[in-house]
Amino acid sequence: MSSAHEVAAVAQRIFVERGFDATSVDDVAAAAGISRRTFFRYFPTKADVLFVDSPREVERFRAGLAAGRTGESWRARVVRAVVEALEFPPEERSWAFHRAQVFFAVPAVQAHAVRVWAAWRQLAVEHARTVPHADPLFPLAVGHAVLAATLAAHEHWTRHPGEELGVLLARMLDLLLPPDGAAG
Amino acid sequence: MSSAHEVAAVAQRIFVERGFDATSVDDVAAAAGISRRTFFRYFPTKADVLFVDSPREVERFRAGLAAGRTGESWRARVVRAVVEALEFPPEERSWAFHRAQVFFAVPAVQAHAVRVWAAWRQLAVEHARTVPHADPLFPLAVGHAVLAATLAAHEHWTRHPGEELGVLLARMLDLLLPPDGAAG
DNA sequence: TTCCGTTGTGACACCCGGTGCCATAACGTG
DNA sequence: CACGTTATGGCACCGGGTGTCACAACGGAA
Repeated sequence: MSSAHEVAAVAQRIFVERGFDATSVDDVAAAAGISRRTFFRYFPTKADVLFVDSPREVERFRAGLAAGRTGESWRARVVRAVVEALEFPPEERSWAFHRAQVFFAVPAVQAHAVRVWAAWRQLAVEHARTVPHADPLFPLAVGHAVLAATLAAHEHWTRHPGEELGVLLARMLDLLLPPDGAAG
Repeated sequence: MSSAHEVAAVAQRIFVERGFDATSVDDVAAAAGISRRTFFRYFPTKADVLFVDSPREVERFRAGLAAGRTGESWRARVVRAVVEALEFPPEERSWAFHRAQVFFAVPAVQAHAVRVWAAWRQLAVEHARTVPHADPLFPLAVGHAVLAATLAAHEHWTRHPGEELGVLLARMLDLLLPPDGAAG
């Protein structure tokens, strides 16, 4: 009764009930039946509880970028990779949604998300380097566009839970990814 | 000898010398000749020292957006407002550059910047709402594009100090701001 | 001058997130 | 059973941040 995921599940429930800031690590540890010290062995910081699945998502994003389809434009590939990486099975959707809610309700968590998602940016930058473009700033712009679109889509999602996250991600990326620029 | 700007100047010097994390608030307070408690009356958090001028920059951004020129496209207006807001007189350039360096060297500071720049995003979103566009996600996308471009330009700037921040901002915004979409 | 209210400052205690260190319990292996 | 490894817990500590109180500095009014 003490895998990282189980502790995270307990923690997230309390966060939603009582609020992130109003919940101390001791509270979570007590509720999960572990000691405070053990909590910090599972998660480097309190906010990291909300990002248990982050490594898996990053890996899916990386795999999605690598899995090219013939005739697929770089934009289409990035969009597909992001959407696939953030697709959740139905039973995880409410978890993902609660996580997004806490994101935008608690500035500290939102700030932490940026750190966690730096890996996304890096992968996107490396991918964009393979695309010929007139402006040398292009790869960095793609990296930040991926991050911004992910954040923006989640932000909109928290305010319109009925809409599909995947659709929102695709539309945001379509708005934010730089245009092609063989000559710029 | 204890205005907020004077304390900030002392703090920034120590941060650059010794590093942000390796410098405690007590160190800064002692160096500035004030007590720890007084420091926290000047600045809500340690990281806020780096953002003394933030309110002024936000105000300049707001004013820049409001000051429309006849025949100016919304994109041109946003670009001009951002560039003007982040233009520094020569004697402040090195301060701005050091601040940018600390940004990207210290995750905690980078995280804090996101919080501070939420005001920018909000202003940009409101401005974008006045622009007709087929996709209702457009205003939010503009807001995040402004933020992403600012971050990206600063990131590139820290690695290429010789280039002009204003030029980098304009180019990044050109890459990241969504295209027009009267029909989308 | 004295009295008084306001404001800025400092000192102290406290909470909480995070870490290093050490003791010990749990476990598989010989 | 004895052993080494690993997971866990307890403890002390650091640093950021806050609430509370005491006191000094200052200016105005009598």
